[in-house]
Amino acid sequence: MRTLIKQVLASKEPRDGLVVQGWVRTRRDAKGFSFLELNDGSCLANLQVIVDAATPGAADLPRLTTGASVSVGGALVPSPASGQKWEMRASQLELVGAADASYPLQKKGHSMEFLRTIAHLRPRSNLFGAVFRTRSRLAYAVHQFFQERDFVYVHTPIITASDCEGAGEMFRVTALKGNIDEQPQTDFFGRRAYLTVSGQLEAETFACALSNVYTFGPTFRAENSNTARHAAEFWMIEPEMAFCDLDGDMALGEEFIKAMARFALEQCSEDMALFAKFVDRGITERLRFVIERPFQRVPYTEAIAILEQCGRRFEFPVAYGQNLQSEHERFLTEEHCKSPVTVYNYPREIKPFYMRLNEDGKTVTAMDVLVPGIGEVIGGSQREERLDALEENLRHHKLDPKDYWWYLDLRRYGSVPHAGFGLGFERLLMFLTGVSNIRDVVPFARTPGSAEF
RNA sequence: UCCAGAGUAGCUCAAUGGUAGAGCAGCCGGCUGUUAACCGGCGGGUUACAGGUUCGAGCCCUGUCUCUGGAGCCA
Repeated sequence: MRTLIKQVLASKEPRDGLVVQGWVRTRRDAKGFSFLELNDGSCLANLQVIVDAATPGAADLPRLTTGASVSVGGALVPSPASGQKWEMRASQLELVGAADASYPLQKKGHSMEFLRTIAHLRPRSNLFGAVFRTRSRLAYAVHQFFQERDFVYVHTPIITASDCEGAGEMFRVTALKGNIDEQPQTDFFGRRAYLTVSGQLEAETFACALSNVYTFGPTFRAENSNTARHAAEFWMIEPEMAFCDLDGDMALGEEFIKAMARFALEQCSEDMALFAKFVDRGITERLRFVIERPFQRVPYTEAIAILEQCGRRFEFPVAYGQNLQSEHERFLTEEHCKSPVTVYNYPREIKPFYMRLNEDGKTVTAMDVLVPGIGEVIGGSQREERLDALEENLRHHKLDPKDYWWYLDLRRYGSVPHAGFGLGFERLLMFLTGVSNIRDVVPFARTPGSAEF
C-alpha cells in the first residue's frame, strides 16, 4: 500500500513497512550504497532514500537516473545527517520506468522559457509542482469562500449565443462545413454560437432568483493579445449579488482578495516559501500588507486628478473620458497608493451597456481593482436594474434590445438592484505567487499561435 | 496587431567580417553519510529557416518563423 511522501515526511515517529513511489530527482553514489532523492508531487520536499548495494533490486541502481520512476519499500528512520529530519532505508527497490540521458529536466535550474517548451514535463520541476499545487488549493479556497457565505455555485454555459459586450472577441462554435456564415440557421443550434467570454448575463438571472451566486469556470477570448497577463482560455470567478449596490460589490472584492492572500500564506506555506526564495523575494510582505490594510477607493475623477497633479510625465496623456492606461494604473497602485486600489464611477462612454447609470447622468457604477505588479485583477459593476434606462443604454451602444429579451425580462419582473464582478483566476494566482507570466500558472496555456499540448 | 530586443552544443551563455568556445548536464574512471556533492578524462554544432553582399558571414543586408520585454484589447 503506497504512502505519499507528504504523509511520510509529516510522520511523528519511525515507521516500518512503508512503500513510496515517485520519480528520481537525483542519485548520489557513496561507497557501498546510494542516496536517492525521491519526489512524488504530493509536496515540495523530496524523500531521501538510502539504498544499500545488497538491497533486492539494487542492481538497477545505475538506471535510476534523474526522471526515472521507482517503487521503494522500507523503513522511515531519523536521518543521521543534517538537511532532513527523516530518511528511508530501502529494503526493496523496483525500477518502474527508466528515463534515459535524453530526459530534458536536469538537476539544475532551468529558464521559464525553456520549461514552457516542455509543458508536459515541467510539473516535475520544483517550481511548477509548487505552482500547480497552489492552483489546486486556491481553487478549493475560492469555493470555500463563497460556500461559507451561502453563495450558490452556478454552472453557466460554455457555449453561448449571447455576447457579453465589451468582453472581447469570441471564438465561433460550429458544426457546419464550408462557409459557416451562409446559413447560420442550419447550424447545430439553429443560430450562430460562440465560446463564452463571460457568464455574467446568465449569472444575473440566477442572482435574481437565488440571491447570491457565483460562477467559476473556463472563459475564452479570441483577442490577439500577446502579453504576460492574457490567455485565450482562462478561468474566471464571477460573483453576482441581488439587493447589492456598488459599495457592497467593492467590499466583497476586497474581502475576497484578502481571504485568498491569507489562505495562500497559511495553507500553502511550503510552496509559498519557494516562491519567496526563487520567484519574488517580496511576496510574503506584499501579501501581509494586502491582508492588513484597507484597499484605497478612488473615484475615476479623483484618479484622473491624482495623475494630472503627480508631476509624472506619462507616455500617454491623462484625460477625463479616456481609459486609464497600464502606466497610469501601475502608478496608482504601485507608487501613489502602494496597495490595491479600487477605482470606481467611470464615464459611461468607456464602459459596457449593462452598468448602472449614476445620478450625474455621466458616470456608471463600474469598479476596477488594481493590484501592484499585475494591474487590473477585478472588473465589476452594479448592474442597470431600471428597464427604461437599460433599453436606452442598449440603443446608446447600438445593440438591439430584441437580442436581450430574456435579460430585459429580469427588469420587467421583480427587478432588484444587483452587482457583481469578474476576477481572472490566473491573474489572482500571479498576484499570490509572484509568477509574472500567465503561461506559467496555467497547466497548458492557450495563446495566439500556441496550443501544442 | 504595433514598437523594441533575442535566437550559437541537451541547458545557460561567449566568440573585431578571418580555424565555433566555456560552465553545467551526459558518458567513463576515482573519492566520499551524500544532499545544486567533489576530482580527473571523453564525446557533443546544418550558429532558427530561406535568400543576398563578400576572397571569406555566427557577425553585414532582405524576408519568414519562434521567443522575450513593452503597448493596445481585457480578467
